[in-house]
Amino acid sequence: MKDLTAQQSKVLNCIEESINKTGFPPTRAEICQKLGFKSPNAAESHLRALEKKDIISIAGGSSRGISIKNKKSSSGGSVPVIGLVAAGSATLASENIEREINVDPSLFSRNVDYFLKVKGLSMIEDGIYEDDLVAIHKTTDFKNGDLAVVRTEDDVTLKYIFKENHKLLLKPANKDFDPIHIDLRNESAEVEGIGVGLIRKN
Amino acid sequence: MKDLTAQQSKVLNCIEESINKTGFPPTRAEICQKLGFKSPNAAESHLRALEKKDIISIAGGSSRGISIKNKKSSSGGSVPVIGLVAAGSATLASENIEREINVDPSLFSRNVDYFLKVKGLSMIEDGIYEDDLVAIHKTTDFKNGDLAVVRTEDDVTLKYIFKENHKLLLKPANKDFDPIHIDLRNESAEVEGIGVGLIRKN
DNA sequence: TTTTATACTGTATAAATATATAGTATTTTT
DNA sequence: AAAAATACTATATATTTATACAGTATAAAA
Repeated sequence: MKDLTAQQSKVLNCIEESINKTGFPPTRAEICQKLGFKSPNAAESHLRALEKKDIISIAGGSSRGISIKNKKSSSGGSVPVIGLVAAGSATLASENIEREINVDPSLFSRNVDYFLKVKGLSMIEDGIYEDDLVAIHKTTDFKNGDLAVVRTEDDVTLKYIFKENHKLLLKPANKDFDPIHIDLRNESAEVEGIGVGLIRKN
Repeated sequence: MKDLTAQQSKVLNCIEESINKTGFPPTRAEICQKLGFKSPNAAESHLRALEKKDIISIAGGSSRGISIKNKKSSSGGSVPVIGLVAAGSATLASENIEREINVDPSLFSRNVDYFLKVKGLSMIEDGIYEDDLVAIHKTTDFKNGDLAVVRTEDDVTLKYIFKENHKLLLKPANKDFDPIHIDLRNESAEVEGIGVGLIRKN
């Protein structure tokens, strides 16, 4: 993006201030008054410059027709989205991060460390669909029945977890899928985190 | 707060939509055009009524000088959560706001104006559960099959919407629930927004 | 060096817009 | 039963506002 000149920044500021304070954008005359210009064309040409730089858009033939483009809401924490994770790789390794989304990590009951993008339909009967983002709180603790991210020897999977002595049961929510039984004496499996919420984009 | 009349709600909606879509409030003429009035005074008097009820404020002697009152300043993506809405009350009226959550409004495909807290099980077969927060983009536009927030004469409901001429079909995603058929010649119904995403807290 | 962008003043005007006034009719409140 | 609020149409107009045109001057880019 091209840089703005000092004056253009002032004008942009003036627009933002107006929207913030009054709820609507300023007129050319108001910009002039605020910035001490004596000709409406001073404001006009700055607006056209800002438009050319794609900072604002100007609706032709309508009063106060200024809107600020691609204003990013600078909110709190950004949380990574993790897609498919290959066995043996660290879940939160940078190459697994699809992107970051701007969500308050305390939005859910427990702090969210990352979102796991769901693959497959194994949890569909409990309203977890493909491409849903499941909010994961990193922990190795869990209660029976928790929705857990489990790293097995050859996979990372999201299932309901039940543990009894040396037996681990990973239970899907889809009758077409079989539960996974793991005998911890023969195989290893680690809980990476538990699901504390979900975000779906339509 | 006094309740708004159906027409006043429509006008308020129209203002919100304009700000949402264009970035600035509508003129009297634009309100008339959108709502089918033939006299600018129709819009004017509704605006004055809304002003009297302290819903909006009108800046005298300036174009598009409408601003919606007690609206949280767009500080870093805080989005209101709306619970049950009584018929006849404005959805985004402050008494309907359960709380605000800190989410980037642009997290979803379209801008999110509020989250609707789901009551009941009518959409459960499509993975929308009770107490889920459905992200709503305020608009009156929709396509057949959209998940829509619809204000009927005595209810506000979240269903799949289908329109054919004067017939409106509101279709749940639960075989225990019956679809709602509305004949727009006899009954009124307005689309308040469409669902663009979902947040679930476990 | 010529063009282009920046940064304005000053004047003018068509079009957009708010807003008042005069009506009519219905519903709601007092 | 009267007053007030709602819900408009219709017309008019002063004012606001965008926007074009004519200049002047300086700095940056081609």
